[in-house]
Amino acid sequence: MTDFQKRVYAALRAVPRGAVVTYAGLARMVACGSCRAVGQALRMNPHAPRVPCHRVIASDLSIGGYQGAKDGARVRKKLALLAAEGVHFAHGRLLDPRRVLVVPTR
DNA sequence: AGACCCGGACGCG
DNA sequence: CGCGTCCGGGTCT
Repeated sequence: MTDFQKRVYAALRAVPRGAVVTYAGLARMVACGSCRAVGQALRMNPHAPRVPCHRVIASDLSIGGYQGAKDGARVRKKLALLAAEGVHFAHGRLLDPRRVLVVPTR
């Protein structure tokens, strides 16, 4: 468990149910210049439900990846979890951009 | 040191 | 709008 991951998970815990954040947003929260690094940190997903890594989507409102996959059953599961929270997707895109937690640029 | 990784910005068609 | 391309930071080998 690296310090970087701790920061990412901590930031992610601040995301309320029914809302989502972008990788870029999380990257800003943890003061990381690379959103990709964030995704890589989430990839392992240590403590499953506590840290809702499924509330993290891409900046273009696409679903992004899940457990190392950009599509397939994993991603469908992610969509299902989000749907259960009231966050719905269509055509691989988030329907309500308002549900995205906006992170102010530092 | 090199390769890999759940993205992002930018340019082009 | 949908590619294709380069870029970046962090971690693993």
